Amino acid sequence: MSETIDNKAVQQPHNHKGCMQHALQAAEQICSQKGVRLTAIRKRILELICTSHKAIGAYELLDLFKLEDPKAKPVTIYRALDFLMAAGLVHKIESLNAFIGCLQAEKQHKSVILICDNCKNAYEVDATAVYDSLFALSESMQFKPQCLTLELHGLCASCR
Amino acid sequence: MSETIDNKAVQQPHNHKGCMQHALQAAEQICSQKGVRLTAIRKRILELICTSHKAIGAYELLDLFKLEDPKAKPVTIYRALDFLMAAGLVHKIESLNAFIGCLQAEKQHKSVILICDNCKNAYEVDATAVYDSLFALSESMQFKPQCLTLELHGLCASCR
DNA sequence: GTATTAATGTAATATTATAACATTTCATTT
DNA sequence: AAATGAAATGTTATAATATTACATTAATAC
Ligand SMILES: [Zn+2]
Ligand SMILES: [Zn+2]
Ligand SMILES: [Zn+2]
Ligand SMILES: [Zn+2]
Repeated sequence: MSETIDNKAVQQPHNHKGCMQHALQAAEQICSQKGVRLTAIRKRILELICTSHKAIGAYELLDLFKLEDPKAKPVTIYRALDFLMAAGLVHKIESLNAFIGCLQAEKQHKSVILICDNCKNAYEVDATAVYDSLFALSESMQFKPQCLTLELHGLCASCR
Repeated sequence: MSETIDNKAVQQPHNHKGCMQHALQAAEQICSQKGVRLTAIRKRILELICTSHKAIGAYELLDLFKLEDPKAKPVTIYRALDFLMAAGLVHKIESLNAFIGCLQAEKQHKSVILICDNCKNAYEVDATAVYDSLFALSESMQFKPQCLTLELHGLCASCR
């Protein structure tokens, strides 16, 4: 398995092939560990998502996928997305109705998604401190936290 | 203007009329301050949203609004929602595609929305510490933050 | 009162997502 | 290897969410 990818490094211009390879290798390993099947369709959808760090919509994915399988339907994409999300390989950005590949699916991670509204890149970065603060708050409210949506829009270092 | 509403108190069983009144009074005041018009439609949509602390979808609102104006169309609702959100009177919960009334629109506030997946109530609670942590993180990434989506699903004190 | 701007009416359509059921593929057991 | 059962995919249809475009009406400014 390739090395862990560094949050900060990946946001600079970088050799993106490494990101793709890392994501796909992690996917194979995770699916095999979990005893679930990374089928050809699922793998291809993951590849398409990981082509860039820009969030991509389900119907954009469908258009791309159709180039290879012209009779593909929306449900094909959504099923693959559901699988990939359940496996932690892909995250949905709720505020965009779009999807990104996870660059650290092999690790437990507590992250925020930083979304640049200019260049449209979306990166997950570690936000352990934020989670700690949030869980302390939950505790004080006697709220039992289960699923967090944490998306910060703004301008990235390159675009600000 | 009525008193400020306390985050914690409102999550207990409470006299909800106070919430409604507070929201509507704040709305009048805020709109008048901003020099924008809280028209009958907009006010009514706000009332419908503030009927409970459960997030409500645009088409649910449309169904309710149609009881009074049977020829109302989706765009009527979305326009009112856009106005109310711009005025800070209503927030969209991205992870639900649904809307809640803001109980503290008159104040600057940095809040997280706690959403109970059982009873469906959604409350904004102050999360200044969370924001501080997040902004420190942004800073360290040279990311210029602009708009945060912060929604925590789980089980509220009553439902856990 | 007329001009200008803001709000609403009306129709159509775009975008995102799921349901229902048939068929095929894969893995397991025999 | 054939039979079985479960998972994945194919296929059709539709549900749910949201926006565009343009006409009309209402409010405000002059
Ligand atoms: Zn990359
Ligand atoms: Zn950028
Ligand atoms: Zn209340
Ligand atoms: Zn609850």
